[in-house]
Amino acid sequence: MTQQSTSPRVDRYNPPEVERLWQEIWERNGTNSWTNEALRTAEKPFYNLMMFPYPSAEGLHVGNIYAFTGADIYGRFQRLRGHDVFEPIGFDAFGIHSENFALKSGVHPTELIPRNVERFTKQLRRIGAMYDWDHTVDTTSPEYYRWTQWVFLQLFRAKLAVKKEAPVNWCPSCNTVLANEQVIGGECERCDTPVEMRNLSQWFFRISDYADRLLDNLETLDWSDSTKKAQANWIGRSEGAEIHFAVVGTEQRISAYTTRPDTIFGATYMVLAPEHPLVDEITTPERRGEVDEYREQARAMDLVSRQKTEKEKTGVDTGGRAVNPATGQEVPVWIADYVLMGYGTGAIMAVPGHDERDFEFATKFDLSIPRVIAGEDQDASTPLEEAYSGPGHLVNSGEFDGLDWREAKPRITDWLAEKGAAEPRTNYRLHDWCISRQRYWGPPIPILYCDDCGTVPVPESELPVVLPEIEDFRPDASGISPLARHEEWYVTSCPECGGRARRETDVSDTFLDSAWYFLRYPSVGNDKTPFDPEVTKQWLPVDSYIGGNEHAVLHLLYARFITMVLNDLGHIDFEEPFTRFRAHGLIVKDGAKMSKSRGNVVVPDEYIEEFGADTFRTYLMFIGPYEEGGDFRDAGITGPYNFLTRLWDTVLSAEDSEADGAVEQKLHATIRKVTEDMEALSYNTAIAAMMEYLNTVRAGGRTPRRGEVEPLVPLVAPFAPHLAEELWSRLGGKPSVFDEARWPDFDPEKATADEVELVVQVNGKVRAKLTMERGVAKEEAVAAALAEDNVQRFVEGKSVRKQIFVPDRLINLVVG
RNA sequence: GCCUGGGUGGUGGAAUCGGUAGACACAUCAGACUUAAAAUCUGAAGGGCUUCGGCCCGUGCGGGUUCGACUCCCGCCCCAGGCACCA
Repeated sequence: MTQQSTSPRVDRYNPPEVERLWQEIWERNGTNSWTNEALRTAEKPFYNLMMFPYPSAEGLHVGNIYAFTGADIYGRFQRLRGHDVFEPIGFDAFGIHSENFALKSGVHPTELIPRNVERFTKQLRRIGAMYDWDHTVDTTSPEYYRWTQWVFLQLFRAKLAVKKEAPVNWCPSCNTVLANEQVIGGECERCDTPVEMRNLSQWFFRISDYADRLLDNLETLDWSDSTKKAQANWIGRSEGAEIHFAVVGTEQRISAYTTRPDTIFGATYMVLAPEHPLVDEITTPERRGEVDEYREQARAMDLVSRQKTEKEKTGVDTGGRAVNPATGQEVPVWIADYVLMGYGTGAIMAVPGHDERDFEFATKFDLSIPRVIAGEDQDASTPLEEAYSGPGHLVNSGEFDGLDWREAKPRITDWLAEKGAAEPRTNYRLHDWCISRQRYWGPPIPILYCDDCGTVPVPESELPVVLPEIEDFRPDASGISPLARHEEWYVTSCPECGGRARRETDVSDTFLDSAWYFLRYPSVGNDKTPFDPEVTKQWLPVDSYIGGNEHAVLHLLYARFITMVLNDLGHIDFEEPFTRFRAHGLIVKDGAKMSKSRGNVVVPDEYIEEFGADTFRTYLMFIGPYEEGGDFRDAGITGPYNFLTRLWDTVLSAEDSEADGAVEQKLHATIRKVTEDMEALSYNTAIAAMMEYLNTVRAGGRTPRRGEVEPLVPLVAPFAPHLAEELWSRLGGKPSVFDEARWPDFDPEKATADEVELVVQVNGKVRAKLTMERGVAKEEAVAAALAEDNVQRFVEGKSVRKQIFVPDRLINLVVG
């Protein structure tokens, strides 16, 4: 069991030895592992989750360790407070990241990933996190992605997974689809070939159907404000109207979405996206050549450079004309690439007087720019030097003149609606989630195409659709998806008619793997179902989730979406997966983000080797506020190292007696401070408070007493778990400290000192400090203040006009 | 351009329901121990002035509110991250 060390002489703190010993004991005793049975019956479950890592070939970097340590500390804190804490970890190993690395290094991902996972596991054990290694997940294992495919099928059945055409970045040299991040300055990052836009038929999840719920639920979540705001912006709900313009000479009409129906009288032209389906029909013969040429140019441009704001506006007149339903006037219809097919209706009513982009366009092409809104000190004829988008009242707007713009929005929408020319509409910036990847390293999408039956889902009983191990996984000139080159894999029979069928050869997005992994952890090992209903009910939703803010939008939004869908389909009984989320900060080096190209990457292993995991953990948390991150400096690590060493010496050399009165007061104040700070993730100040207390205990070389130092063991345990175990054991405790010790309580009476230092100010400047009894009355305090020589100097010969008294804090005498 | 954070000693950072600015730590300096050094322990320290009692200045810049502002309000500058022609 534990080692017995009752030797009177205190041995030196030896982190590697202590840490090795306790990691062995934890492992042997299953200190941090749950059996499936125990998971079912836990009394005070607390699900402590951290974002699982992508197991890179470089191993854990300081950023990972920082994130995991902060989360682990919180879990250990909750455990000491009496919760049954489940803290799992896993590996997010599919995706373009792994695949690109494999392509570069020439090692197959099926070989690379297990190797990386092994290295990560070793490092994660070394830092002393209390992971339940019996409940771990690897997204690339068939036992896991079988259920990822199952999730896809649930969405497919609910008609929330649909196949449709969408534009993608296409490199004509690599013959592959590129993510937006892989397009650098309009060129392929790998071969520098100019990237084109292509339309491909792909699978989408209809997340936009959930936009309102995803937005409205945010209010109920205990999440960092910045994260909630980022999600709200991403969803981008906007209220407005869809207004219909009749096309002259046809039965067609063009619908445009606008948030400014109040400016309809100023809509002097329309603009369609180059891809808009009506372009062909409305283009007049004499404009045809120019229009076609422009559309060709727009198509050749990649998605990224197409959406550059600073680019000068371009466009051509189609020759077509439409009727402004408010004014009855004919307006020209143009096409321009500043209008995007992907938002609204792909067509806009241009109001150059009150929209910056339209103003720029109208100026360049000499279109008329009337004013229809007048702000303060403006009227109907005030010239427009630039687009005016501020508040005001309507002008040049017929019967609506003089109306406030806010009131005008619904009024004009109603008025147009009566004429059948408009309806109110809400729009979202959020797009449907494209989950198809024309790549190799991901779970195959479990769909078959049968010549007779059409699109057929793979029966759940036949899952997983195993990703075949192929050597030529590199996307090359032969086709779209690497799997599409393997007939022996994709040719199969239809489960419905038995006829010949072809498998879907695209794989799914990595974000799908991570959109449900937290549901799997407690049910790992169950091969009947993705998540056991009973266990899931016991542990979910997640009590605390900690991760990087770079996932504030995509991962967290997708996870919420999938959870909502599974809730709607009756698989789970909650619709929000993470009750509390906190984003941790970023560790930088020399003021810059760590990166290989900068050469400022800190390799944690050496520090852990030299100082131990406990010191490294404590140091990382001491750098700065956990939610803000900080600057890694080698020199700073000796602070926490000295602290832990002193703590070791102090605890082990304490004399066996109760706490001294004055020290006891400080002890209770420290417990209070540390407890509050832990809950708020203010780890840096919690550590500082413990350091300060230790300094008090040792002040002037006094001999510490057992009652003074014993409570420090559980307090420091979340940061330095190995050291705490060893001290706890040497003080006679049974292992583990995390099960046998309790987080100490503080007595509010004892936590406050009997004497207070009262600051005396004269006209707001500090002139003296008085030590007085707590709760001293104003009169007595003022009298004492006036008796001070240095106060007298500034009061003498003047009259005291006002006495400000803040009990137990300060006196301010206003003289003049 | 928009949205988040943030700007405090030589350095990382404390203190924001307005009430002693600089806790804690690093680096620095001095002392103790040592033949010496390292380690350890003790102490000093925002800047300037000082008759050694203290005084003045000081939280990115400029205004304001207040008895009192790092904290609140208005207007700027700078840094980091995210979004970006979303009509």
